[in-house]
Amino acid sequence: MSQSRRNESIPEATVPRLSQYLRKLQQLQARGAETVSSRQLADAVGTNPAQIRKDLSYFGEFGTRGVGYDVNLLVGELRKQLGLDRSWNVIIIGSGKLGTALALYRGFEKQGFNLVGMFDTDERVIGRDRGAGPVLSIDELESFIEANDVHIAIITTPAEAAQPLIDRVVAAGVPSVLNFAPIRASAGEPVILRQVDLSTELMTLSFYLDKD
Amino acid sequence: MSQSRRNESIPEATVPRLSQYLRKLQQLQARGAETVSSRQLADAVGTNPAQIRKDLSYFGEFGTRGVGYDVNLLVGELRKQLGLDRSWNVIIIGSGKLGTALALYRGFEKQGFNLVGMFDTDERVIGRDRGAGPVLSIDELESFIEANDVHIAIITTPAEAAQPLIDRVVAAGVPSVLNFAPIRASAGEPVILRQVDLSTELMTLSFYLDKD
DNA sequence: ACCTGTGAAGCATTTCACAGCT
DNA sequence: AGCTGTGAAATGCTTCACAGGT
Repeated sequence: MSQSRRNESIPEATVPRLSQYLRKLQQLQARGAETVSSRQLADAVGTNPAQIRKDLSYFGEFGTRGVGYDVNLLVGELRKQLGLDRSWNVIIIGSGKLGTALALYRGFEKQGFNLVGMFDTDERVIGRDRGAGPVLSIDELESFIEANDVHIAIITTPAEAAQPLIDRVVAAGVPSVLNFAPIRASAGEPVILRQVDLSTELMTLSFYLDKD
Repeated sequence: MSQSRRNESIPEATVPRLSQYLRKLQQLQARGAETVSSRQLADAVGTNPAQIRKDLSYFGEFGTRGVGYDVNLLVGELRKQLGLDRSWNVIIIGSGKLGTALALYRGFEKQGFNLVGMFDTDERVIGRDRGAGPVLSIDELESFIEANDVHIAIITTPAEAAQPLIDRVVAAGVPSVLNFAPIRASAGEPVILRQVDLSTELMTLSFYLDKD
């Protein structure tokens, strides 16, 4: 839906799995493991070995037959493929509890996501530190984006505010958006948009609960 | 992966879409719309009409040829199919910023998700109100679950704490878990498990950003 | 004229199964 | 003997296209 060029052929379903492989591999790396087989990794992330070999094969041949994969090498390769061998500038729009929770979760700074700014409309929080330096007024959104090469905007506002703000960040040139507001957001074609939706998750659980 | 019986045949991909149809339909309902065609609904949620008709057809025939769907009727039908014609008891484990954000988001109470308790290990927050009445000690987890018929446990703890707590709620009989901790959690077969993962979302964005 | 419901076609993803390397 | 890489088969999902009803 949102790829291009060289990776025309990588299944969309593969991409999120790569990040899970990476997480597990980094754990193995921290424990000093040097080698891992597709079976071991599959058991650890809950899939099957063929899935892993197929996913990796879209990018090249990284394993050694009879042995498995070199953990360090594969970590490096996955980081490169996932675009983690550089840094990305992230802003959070909405400095409520959720925005603050995400800002304080410093786990992703390690992977190269650089939280450069946080925005809100509420006069009372502007200027305060919610985990990303002083919260800025939404009035400064466009000028800040212009000046700071923002790659990712995370939306954590109430539902009503979300779509107009997405339109604004997109118009200002931000190429990707992660939306936590409970709406089905939309954005023009070249923009990469992902949505995280609590009520959809809960309803999906209740659908299956109801069937037992 | 986690269905049974009657619904053996409903694609997993259909279920989250039903919740999006429902949200749009409830908006239409609020605006007084009486009828909607698959094309209108498809445009509104960003899919195509055949998808909607196919999704609905798994549950029955709710439309009128030449006319479309009765909005009220379809809202009722979707709520029933999604298990929203009853209420579900939810607990949140972890009363940090994220847990509190979810507790304060009262949007889902309207849909029948009933937040009955919130748990933490930190002595300093136990007893305080974080949006769901007094925060309880994690020591009371099993007895609370026993006494309160808990259907859904939402995990918002740090990574290290998550898997053992999931094991505990599952052992105590909670049939479904929504995990926000950044781990690939696992749970035995009859349990319904869904995961929301910020770092996977960010990495998926950066994968596609990198290709432009 | 318009719109649903649905077989069948088309497309995407997963899994199998085995040749080939260490 | 063990494990990767990959065509091919199997499965799952989406879209087409049209018969049938209003």
